[in-house]
Amino acid sequence: MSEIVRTRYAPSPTGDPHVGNIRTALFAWALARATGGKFLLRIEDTDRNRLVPGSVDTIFESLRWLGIEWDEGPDVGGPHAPYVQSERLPLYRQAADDLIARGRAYRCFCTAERLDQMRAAQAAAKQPPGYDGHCREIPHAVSAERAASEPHTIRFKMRREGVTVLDDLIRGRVTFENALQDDFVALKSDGYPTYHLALIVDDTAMQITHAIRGEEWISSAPKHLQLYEALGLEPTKFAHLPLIMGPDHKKLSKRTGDTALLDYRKNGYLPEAMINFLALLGWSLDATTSIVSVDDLTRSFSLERVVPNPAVFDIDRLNFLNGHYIRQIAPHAWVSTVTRWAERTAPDDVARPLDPAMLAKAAPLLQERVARLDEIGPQAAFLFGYEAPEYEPTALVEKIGGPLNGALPILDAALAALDALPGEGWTKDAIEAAIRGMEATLGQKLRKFVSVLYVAAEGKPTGLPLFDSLELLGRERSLQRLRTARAKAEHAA
RNA sequence: GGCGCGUUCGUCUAGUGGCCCAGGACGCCGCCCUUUCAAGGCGGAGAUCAGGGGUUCGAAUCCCCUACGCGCUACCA
Repeated sequence: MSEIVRTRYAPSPTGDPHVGNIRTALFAWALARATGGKFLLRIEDTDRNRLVPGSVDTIFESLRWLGIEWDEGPDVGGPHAPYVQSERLPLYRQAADDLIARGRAYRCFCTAERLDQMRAAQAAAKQPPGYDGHCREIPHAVSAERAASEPHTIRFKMRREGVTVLDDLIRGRVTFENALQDDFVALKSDGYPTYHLALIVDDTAMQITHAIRGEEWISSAPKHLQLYEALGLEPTKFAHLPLIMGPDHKKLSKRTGDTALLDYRKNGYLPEAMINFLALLGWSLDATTSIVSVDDLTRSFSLERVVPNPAVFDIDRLNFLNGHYIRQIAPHAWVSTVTRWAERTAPDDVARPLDPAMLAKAAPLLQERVARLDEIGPQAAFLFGYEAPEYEPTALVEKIGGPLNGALPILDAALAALDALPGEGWTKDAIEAAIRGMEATLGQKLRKFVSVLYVAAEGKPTGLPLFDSLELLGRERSLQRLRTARAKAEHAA
């Protein structure tokens, strides 16, 4: 019989989920979806010192943004509820007691101070760090008695002979020397379990089949394997995903840029792009596909196609994908996206509310020009003021070169040509014809002199197409901006 | 330091003994299109497959060694 795949994402509520964690969630979710299995969400809040209020909501929000939905979890419940570890304490206690009863764990009364001294001594003597087994041989009766009055942890007795073998789904067989292991804390003195114990208890209770996690966990795999064995439980399969690294080839961190997933939403990235990007950080559909939809991922994902080597987070690639998906957005939906983002990201001196008709007309022009949604406001801003955004007079000749007064004949010709257009004839085509007519009067190709008009109209030599822009601006504002440019050129020259 | 993982164009990757003097994508460069910028189309440069030994008729693909990178080494996850 083939088992039903059950995977989980088990974050700690210690802050905003980072892209690395979310990539892990994405893969776990994709595996469940691709195999017709279940994906669950479990909150691992066993470290009371590091709890950050609001984290759980941010975790929900992050997953939802990408469309990663869970079949069981803290909010939706499920057959193995609760899905929050702090609400499952009796289970861990029971497992810890069971371990003691089986002779595989013992109470440890060592204080933090003694542990620090021990480590310092080991470091000084160039010994490998690790618990020295100080409390391992305390007679059970003594231990039980002291437990009533002394704070203590429960340590797991690692087997010290032989090897522990992990058959990793991504890396193959990994062997660990047991002699190098030490007895780790399974239940802390505050009664909360450590990650190690909680993992085994919950993955077993929740019938998880595949533990998918980052490579930073591979070193503690022997602890988990031995814990399963000591408790007489069948271990899950393990898949250790490669790490995601920053441009500096170090594990991605705040230092190297944005890492919180939701920062990408704030910065104008699309969830489709994020998923596509993250999916390809370690996994591939085939030899040539680089555009991967959510459907492709949830239909075709497999751990066999996950590589073991770490991947550098390449923002250029993300930007490319984001631009690609932006261009896929249907016209109507794009208009509302443009409206939302223009309101949010246009410069503060641009009056609100923005003109909806203007936005609707500018939308298609923007669609093929932005890679991120937060570029919409700045790019469209020039459409909403009476005058063009502030610019230095020299910008007028930035592209054509030469002295500032070289802009004068161009502006004069434009003024003459456009002023001749009647208000009702102020259309893109008529504007284009008028400006192209300047080629004859100036004896210059259009491309040689348009940049001056771009600056006059938009405040910079590049931007939305000139003829469309002038039409949108209307006759009055267009002519005014040309006059302003002329004045600037004249006075500064 | 110890242990573990990893190592194919700058980056993400394809590749599981001959189809590879290594394919795709991003980025970069050039051309085309063109009112700027983009988008799009076409083309180009770019990897002696980390290095060295083997195994084999034949290796990016198998084995060993070395180097380098990263991760872990808590009553954190």
